[in-house]
Amino acid sequence: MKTEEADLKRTEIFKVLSDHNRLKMIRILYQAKRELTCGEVGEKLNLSKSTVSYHFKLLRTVGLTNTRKEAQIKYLSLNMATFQEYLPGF
Amino acid sequence: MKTEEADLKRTEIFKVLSDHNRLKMIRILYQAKRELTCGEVGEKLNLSKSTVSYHFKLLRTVGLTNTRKEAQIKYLSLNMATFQEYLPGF
DNA sequence: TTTGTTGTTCGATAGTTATCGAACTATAAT
DNA sequence: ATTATAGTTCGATAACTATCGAACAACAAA
Repeated sequence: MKTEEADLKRTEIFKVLSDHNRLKMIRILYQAKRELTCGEVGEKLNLSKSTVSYHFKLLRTVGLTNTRKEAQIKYLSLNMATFQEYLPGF
Repeated sequence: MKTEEADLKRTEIFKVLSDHNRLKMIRILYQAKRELTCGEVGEKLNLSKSTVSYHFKLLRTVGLTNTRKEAQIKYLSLNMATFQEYLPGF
């Protein structure tokens, strides 16, 4: 990947991480050490479910999280590969 | 530093790096391997000097750059310590 | 089939950010 | 003293973002 292309991706990732609530989500997922549902995360953050959904969509879009769907429930986890590639040591 | 406190600082740094022109500035300073003036950087980015000044103020505020003033000229360089602390491997 | 649960999408809105040119400060040069 | 250079600050503005509730979709349970 060329530098400029990689920088665009980096910019996107930084933008996604530049929101305090999204960084909290990352932290919550990291500390949970297991998959969590959107609802579980939303509760801890005191945000409406639509807002939580909005944030998780952004996280998913840049590849920071994985989603696994089981019935109507979505289980979230961190995508460590992206962290290691763009944010080693984070 | 407590986790939450560090996260606030991280959020600030990510916000500052989440702008494409600011990331370019970082890249330009890194590749120059020497101090540059605001004017030199501004030329390469095709931005007005007020806009460049605005961006550099943000970079300086979060500690990503150093400034050295000589007469009316300001010389800019990266603050590697901040990069190593918050963005190791970047 | 109706009801409840989990999450998404939409429209509105308040707040934030990037950008510019104009006016300004500080310093150097003529 | 006037002029030129380097950068900052201010006011305006267009674009973007986070947030919410309402309406919706998918599935499970009763």
